[in-house]
Amino acid sequence: MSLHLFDTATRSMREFVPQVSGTASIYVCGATVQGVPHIGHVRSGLNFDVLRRWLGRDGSTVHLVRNVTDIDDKILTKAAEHNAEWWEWAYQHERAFDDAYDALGCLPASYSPRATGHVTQMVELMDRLIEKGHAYASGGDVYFSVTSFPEYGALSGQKLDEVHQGESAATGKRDPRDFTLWKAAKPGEPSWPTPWGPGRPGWHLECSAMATAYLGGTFDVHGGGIDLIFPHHENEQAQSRAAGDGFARYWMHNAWVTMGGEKMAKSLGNTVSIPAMLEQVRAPELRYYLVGPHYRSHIEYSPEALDESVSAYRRIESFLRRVVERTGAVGADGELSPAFVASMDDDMGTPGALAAIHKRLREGNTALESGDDLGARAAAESVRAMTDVLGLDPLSPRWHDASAGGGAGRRALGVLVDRLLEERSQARKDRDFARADALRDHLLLAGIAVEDTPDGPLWTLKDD
RNA sequence: GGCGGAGUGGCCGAGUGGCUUAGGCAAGGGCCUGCAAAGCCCUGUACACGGGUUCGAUUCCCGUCUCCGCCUCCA
Repeated sequence: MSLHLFDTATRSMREFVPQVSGTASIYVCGATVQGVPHIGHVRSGLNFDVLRRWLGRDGSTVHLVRNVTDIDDKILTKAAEHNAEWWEWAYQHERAFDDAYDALGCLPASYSPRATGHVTQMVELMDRLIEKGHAYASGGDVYFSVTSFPEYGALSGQKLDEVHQGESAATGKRDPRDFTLWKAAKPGEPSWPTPWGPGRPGWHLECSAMATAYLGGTFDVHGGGIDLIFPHHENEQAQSRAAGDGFARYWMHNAWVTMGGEKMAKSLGNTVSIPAMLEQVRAPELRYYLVGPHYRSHIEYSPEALDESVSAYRRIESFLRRVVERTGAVGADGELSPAFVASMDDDMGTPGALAAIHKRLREGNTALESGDDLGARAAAESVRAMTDVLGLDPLSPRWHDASAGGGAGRRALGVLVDRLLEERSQARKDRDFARADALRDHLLLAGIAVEDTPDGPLWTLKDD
């Protein structure tokens, strides 16, 4: 089976056939950089990172554009509250998002365009819409005329009669359901010049302008959180299609991370920031937690569930470590289990993919147990290859070096620890177990865990 | 009011009209081990409720209850 994706627009599973063979173009709605990223924000980034890795596995070129909304009401409000310039506030949080994505192993986007850098494209789009009678200027604002576009509501399944487009400062609308493309400048607010007067972008216009600027009038996948379906994506699609662009061919939406049964939101105060999380668990462990459940399933955050992911990830990690210890370095180009491929092709079924990984891992452990080094290596290579698709390969330099504490320090520590382990081995040989255990306890006190394996003692730094 | 999602074994979390006991975590038993850890093997509890369709439904349909999301900013 080839890759099938659940397309929000048709509410059905559709075979993914890119517009241009060998190339996939993806536009993901990124952050409005008004605050610190929490695990909900990052889940979206991770889900599409996995999609991107999966699409790229066969050598396809993947263009992934993830925008940054760096101007909006909240940014202005919060910057003012904190006595910061709006651009300063936005950029500060843009960096926080970048750091969070990076920390969790998201490949960098092909490009991260900022809304403020694309006013020219927005003006062009508005021009086209006005020309075609789908938009009108009114007192410096520009609105999209919803009734001029019969398809409106198709993406989200909304009936036009039932829609309330309750934007506040919308005095010049001809129809209350029309939405704002461009906001006239208010005194003291940043603005950009347009034929209709100075102002700033409405929320939806930027994405249409930037998506088509980089990916073309028609591109493959448009993604984002489930909350964006309406009105944001509905409006994007309306303005782009009304202007004559094909726009997104597939729509994908990821579900929430909830906490205490409610969606994580700053206004509810139930957020967990990424930096805070990374003090609890290591980055790949958090990634395992967020990537494990299917992207369209809600995740109800709980520390217990996170702990389970930690254990599960460490099981993979320790398997690979044992194989390397026993047989030397292991490559990451092993085979993907058929079950793994089938799961991934079935709308990115990461749960099934993880099941396949664990199955292969068990085979590897059994091989290890029975002294079948070749079998163990093959399994390990396979496990590396599959976990890599999910961005979770424990032996990738990305995760591996991070916990090692640097080359020189690691080496120095190694020499010292090895010395103690030799002493312990001697003590064990002499059946002086009291001394052997004392040495092990001593190391543990220093945060170094020792395990005995058939190949000798193995030590690890414990992070917690 | 309109639209949409969800209720699975101790927990997380998949899935299917009649062997998948998915997988993980936790628990119990066994093997291994000086001990510990890890690993391997085995074991248990399940599909919100009430109807219906069917030879048979956790999986299809109807209804009920509960929870959640969107319709206002939102990943």
